[in-house]
Amino acid sequence: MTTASDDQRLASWRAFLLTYASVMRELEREMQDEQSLPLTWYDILAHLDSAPRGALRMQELAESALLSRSGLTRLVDRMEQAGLVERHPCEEDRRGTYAVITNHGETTLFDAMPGHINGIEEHFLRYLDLFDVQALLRVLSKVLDGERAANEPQEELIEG
Amino acid sequence: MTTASDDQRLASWRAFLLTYASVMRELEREMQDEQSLPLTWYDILAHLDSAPRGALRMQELAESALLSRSGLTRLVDRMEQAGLVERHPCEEDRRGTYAVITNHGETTLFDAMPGHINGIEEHFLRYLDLFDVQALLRVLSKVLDGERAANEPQEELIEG
DNA sequence: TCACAATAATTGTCAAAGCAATTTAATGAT
DNA sequence: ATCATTAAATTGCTTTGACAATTATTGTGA
Repeated sequence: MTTASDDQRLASWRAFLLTYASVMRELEREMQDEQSLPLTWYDILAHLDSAPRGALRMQELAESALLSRSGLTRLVDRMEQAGLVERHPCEEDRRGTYAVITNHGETTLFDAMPGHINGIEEHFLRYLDLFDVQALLRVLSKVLDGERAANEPQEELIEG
Repeated sequence: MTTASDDQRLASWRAFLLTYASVMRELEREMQDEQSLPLTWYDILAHLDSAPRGALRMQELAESALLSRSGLTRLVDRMEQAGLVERHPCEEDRRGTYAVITNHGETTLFDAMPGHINGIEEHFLRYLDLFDVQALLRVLSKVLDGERAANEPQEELIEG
């Protein structure tokens, strides 16, 4: 009956949820108030911008932005209308489409970046020193790696 | 130009978001598949169940479930239709309404609880040892306390 | 090579949640 | 006492995103 440490374990999950909700609420509120880029849009632009040639397949982009394919289709529709991204047919597989960041998209991203980073700093990082950050990275990486392994049931042995 | 450690700091935020999305997606999927109970419903039931008399004002419930008031109104509509909660007019303030958990709501909660806790174990806690858990608690508490202090600009001196 | 499965993306339809406006009740000011 | 302000909850409307079905293309087995 390790009830005390079990409680601690569940408490850490609860703290995780609370932290997420609390910080996200603030970030979203600020975004709303400052009429800046929706967080999802920022995320898409950031992903595209750091990809080679500023382009990613819809598939890949959906995965990295943690969105369903249909969700991404709609999101890219809106962002395309706003002139932030373009669709580009994929030469080597005519079913495929690239989402590509436009100049306007890059400008928008760079304009939004300081405020965005500032918000994260203000509501999250500001409370953490280097030691905390490293502890957090270490712990969360364990979870992420574990989950990734669990969700990719690949054999890995059949490789070149 | 402490670029390296700045990168680490932002990476820890990114890891935080990724972990949340990844774990929550799994928990929601499982809860839906195994209990056919959305996670938000579970959350509402859990909050009500641990409140005195199984009842909370809509206001309070919205805050603890981190939902907008209108969002909660609709959610409680649905849960009321499913027989999991009831609305109860508030005697001392006739504008107010209590959301109250029903017997069926309690049964549903207790049925879902083991699976839910198991899911948290399976997708999150399982990767962490006691040291990790304590580190996580320590770090997240800093953020939570900091944000709480920032959002409660109370004087605290005018008491008693 | 020709049917047939698998894949990339999109579309139809629906559910969930937010903001702004509304209703009803309580509180405060004059 | 009356009227304006504030508060609790709801409703109208809209946005967002998910799932399932669809379309177009690619790969595969007989």
